[in-house]
Amino acid sequence: MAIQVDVSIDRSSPVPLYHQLAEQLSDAIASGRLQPGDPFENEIALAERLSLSRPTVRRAIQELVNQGLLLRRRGLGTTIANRKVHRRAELTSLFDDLKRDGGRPATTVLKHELVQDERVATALDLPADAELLAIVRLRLSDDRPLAILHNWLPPACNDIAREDLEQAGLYAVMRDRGVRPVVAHQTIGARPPTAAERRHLGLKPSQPVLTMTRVAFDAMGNGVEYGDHCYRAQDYSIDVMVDKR
Amino acid sequence: MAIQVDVSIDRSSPVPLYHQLAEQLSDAIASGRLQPGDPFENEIALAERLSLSRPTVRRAIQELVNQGLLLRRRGLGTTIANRKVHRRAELTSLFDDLKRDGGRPATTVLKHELVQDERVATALDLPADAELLAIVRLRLSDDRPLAILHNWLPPACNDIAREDLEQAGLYAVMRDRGVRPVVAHQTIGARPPTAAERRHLGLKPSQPVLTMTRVAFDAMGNGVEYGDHCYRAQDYSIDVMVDKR
DNA sequence: TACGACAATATGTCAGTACAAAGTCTTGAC
DNA sequence: GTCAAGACTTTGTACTGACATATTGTCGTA
Repeated sequence: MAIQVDVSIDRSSPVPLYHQLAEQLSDAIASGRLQPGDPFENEIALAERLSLSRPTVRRAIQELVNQGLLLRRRGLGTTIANRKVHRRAELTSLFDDLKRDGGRPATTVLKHELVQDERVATALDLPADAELLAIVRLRLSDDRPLAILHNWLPPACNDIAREDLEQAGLYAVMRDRGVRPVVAHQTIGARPPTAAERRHLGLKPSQPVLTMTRVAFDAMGNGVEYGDHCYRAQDYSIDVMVDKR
Repeated sequence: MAIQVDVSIDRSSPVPLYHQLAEQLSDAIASGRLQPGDPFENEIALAERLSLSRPTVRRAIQELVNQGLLLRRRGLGTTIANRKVHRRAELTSLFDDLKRDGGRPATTVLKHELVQDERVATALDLPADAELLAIVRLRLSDDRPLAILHNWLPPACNDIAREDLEQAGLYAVMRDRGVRPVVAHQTIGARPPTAAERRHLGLKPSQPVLTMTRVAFDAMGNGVEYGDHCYRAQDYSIDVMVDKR
């Protein structure tokens, strides 16, 4: 039997009806009120029950299908997807990750200056002589060094202060200024540490570093960050979710 | 002035109209007939010109927006997005990657047997006593060893032959059997090589391996592959594209 | 000249309807 | 009893129409 979810639609709210519906259904799944494999009330019935048109309900459901929360099969109905395939919106910073996992992240700014760098500017789609803010940070977790983070930021972020970066992750600082990265290309590799890296991270020559270079863009396609990071491989790994939807 | 793209719609075709339109527009962008920054014919005009309804055109455009090809702003119009933010559908195998880059990939199957493994079965959401096909392959590129690939496959793939795996990538073999992974969780790290890895990959103890473990699922949420790979870090890196859309 | 009001333009949201297609289940003929 | 045809359910595609809202540009007035 199909499960009826409690949904309340506020037609006077400025948030679109389909989005209200999608949010509440999404919550119902996240909270476990709807379990993977459960059959879902069909579009027509749901539309009827909530006094919404079918296209509106469809759009809400489609949003959840795109997120991997629901599975629709024609003639069969809609079911809750396996939790393992739920897509989570990625693009967090190391700082956020550590805090989420209960670590105590801290940052030391090693360098903070304006430079010109043709390679970086090209990657970010900026003029070659653009003034970039180059910063190098040492990231610690529970007082132990974990990573060295090189970053270059476009002119719009040139006035980010040293102190800001000691308090929060780069992405949080950028977000506060209205800069919102939405896509990033990352290249991940590994190599033996350089002498400087060995010193900062407390590594022996045989202990490798995990490296990641990243170019991030906002919704308009403007480059917003170039990063060149290296991590103590024995303490850190990178999770990514890849999908074809 | 808005650019008019040549589009031909075949109403007798079984492929949906919105998809025909999306494909042709996508081609126009990929081929460079539409350049980043170019203004795009507005929905109403496009619908009029092609004798399609506005919702149909909207749906096609939405598809491209989701892929990051187009950028819509209310009151302003639609423009072609910066090429850097175009999303490419990932989920390829190492074999495919090497071939695309012009390398000559080859495979030696080191192990090929049925096993039970609770850890893997759990990750794939299968019963703990499921019979899994465990394979270990040595992947070479231009006759040089590049990676050691451990994989476990669910019962549906138990009959994949040793010979199949010598000829093509695992994903290609699975695709031929109708198994289509659509999402994967990957964890990427690095460590010094084990003795066996040093031997197979021709590494010195100071030369690290890049490691990746992957759990892949099909559209229905069934686990289809568990992988535990390690690569010569000096010859290989992993590219991923991450986004928030 | 400066500034506000308004028009023009484009996308965003929502309703209602019709028919197509895929998958399941029942029914009926043999 | 078996199996195939057809009914039924549910999602997929497509159209029409209407109004809302964000942005830019223009016109007219103070």
